[in-house]
Amino acid sequence: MTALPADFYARPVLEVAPDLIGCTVEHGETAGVIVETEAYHESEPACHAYVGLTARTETLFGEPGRAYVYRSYGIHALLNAVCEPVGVGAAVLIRALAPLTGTELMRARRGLDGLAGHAAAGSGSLDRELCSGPGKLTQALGIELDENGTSLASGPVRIGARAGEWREPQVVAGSRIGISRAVELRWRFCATGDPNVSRPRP
DNA sequence: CATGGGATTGACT
DNA sequence: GTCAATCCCATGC
Repeated sequence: MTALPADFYARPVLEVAPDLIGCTVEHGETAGVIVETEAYHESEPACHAYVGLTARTETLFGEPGRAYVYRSYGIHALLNAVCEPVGVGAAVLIRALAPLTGTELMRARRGLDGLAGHAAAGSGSLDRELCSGPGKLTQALGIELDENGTSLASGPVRIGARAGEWREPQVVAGSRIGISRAVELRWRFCATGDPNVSRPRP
């Protein structure tokens, strides 16, 4: 896998977010293709960086091309790619993946291994429960809070360029999910028709 | 120092 | 459709 260089992320977050659709996320023995992202920028109130530089947002304002991982609702770890130059708080939330490798391990981490007995007809439909949400994919890949701030080019979590069938994905924009402010911005990007995109589908 | 609110998910009515 | 689980940290006293 060819990891994306830091300058890929040192651009406007609204360019990076759709460009990440079709790229590959890899962590240990598990990997998947990004099929859904959302952009966040310090200029709008849904972004954590809106409040300015704090202990929580330090990573967001730091070097582009690093992972911003935080805990949501006390339960889930959410994975973001930090964008734009140092000093600008912006990131792309990785919301869903198409599972690529290590699906057995993903099933085990997600607590779905017991259902594999449905096998023949069911394995394909089970796969779409593995990474079809921002909290689900970090659980499936085993990404934890201590990976906050690590490099997406050379760290434990790596993002690679588009390849093969994902060279020219069709991308559709929609409204971001699960936020209460700046809901009018259509800063959510999904691979058209992919079954791993979380609900509601645009 | 106490409080409240999430960039969610899964279970239940 | 509703609702609780559960932790980090920003904010306010």
